[in-house]
Amino acid sequence: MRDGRDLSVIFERPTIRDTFRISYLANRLVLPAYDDIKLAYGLSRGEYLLLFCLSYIEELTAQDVAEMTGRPRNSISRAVHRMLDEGYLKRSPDPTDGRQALLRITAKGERLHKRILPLFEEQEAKMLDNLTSEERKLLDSLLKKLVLRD
Amino acid sequence: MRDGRDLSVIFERPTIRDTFRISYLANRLVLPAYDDIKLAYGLSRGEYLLLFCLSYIEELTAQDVAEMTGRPRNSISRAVHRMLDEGYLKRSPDPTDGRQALLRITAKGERLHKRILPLFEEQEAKMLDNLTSEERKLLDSLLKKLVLRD
DNA sequence: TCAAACTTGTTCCATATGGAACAATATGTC
DNA sequence: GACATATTGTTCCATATGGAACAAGTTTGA
Repeated sequence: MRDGRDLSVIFERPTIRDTFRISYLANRLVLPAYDDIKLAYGLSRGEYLLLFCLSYIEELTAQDVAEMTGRPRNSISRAVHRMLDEGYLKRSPDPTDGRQALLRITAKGERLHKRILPLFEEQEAKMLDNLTSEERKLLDSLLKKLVLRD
Repeated sequence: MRDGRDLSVIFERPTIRDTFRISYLANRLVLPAYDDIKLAYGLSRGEYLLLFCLSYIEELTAQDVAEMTGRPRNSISRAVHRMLDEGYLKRSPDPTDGRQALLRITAKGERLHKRILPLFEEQEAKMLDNLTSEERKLLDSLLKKLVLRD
């Protein structure tokens, strides 16, 4: 920053403050964590998101993951192939619908996820570290309302 | 979504919920707005961010904008050139530091920004529309704490 | 005062990205 | 049952993206 000027006034803009702040948080805090895991484990964002989703929900289609994460289907498709090749996921045809396939995480995938998760946990802790536990609960419930809105 | 399964349970994951939710909001709500303005006005994300920052703070360097928005310097540099060519910005050398240049928005840039802003305002209103005004104030103050944390 | 270290803005480049079109399958409608 | 419509996963491709190296200028500190 030049001189002593305080650039953070941008966060006080009268309109679309929240949009800007959310975007900033994603750019400044969340996305760099993906860079770290790419460096350390070679996983792209989509690839990590697959692990993330399938480590919590046993069985999903590629389309499910696309919806859950807000990413385009072709990015997920690419990621699925990569993860299948690496043995982090397995895939079986859906007997009830020939178009789609059911994805599951493998034991190897679980292990990878267990190694990566702490990195994000640390990152999130850092992000939240100037909120009280009361404020964290509030933030959590407000964000939940936002993501569930549709 | 397949059958009647509720994919939104992913938002209830025990850890890094907030990281995931913020990321989701950016992917699902904020970034698509950039697609709209690219379609309608031909501006990329970086280009719009320049308008956004300079419509609120009169004079900034490219580096300032990079810091304010969390985007890399080369993206901003590209955007500056484009916006100069189009006449949305003007640039003057900083007399006190030969490395940097001072950016300002032109009247043409202002007009463009005035046309684009409502699009984001509408988007933000939609995002927040299931929060009470009390909740919006809370969210606003919590996000502010997060973005100011460093 | 001068070299080392740093900062700004830029270019280059390899890779990520996501829209569009597509084939295969499923659903809906008549 | 058959034709139109929709959905899933995929490939293709043009563009966006951001790291790294760089030149020009500035600061530091011995």
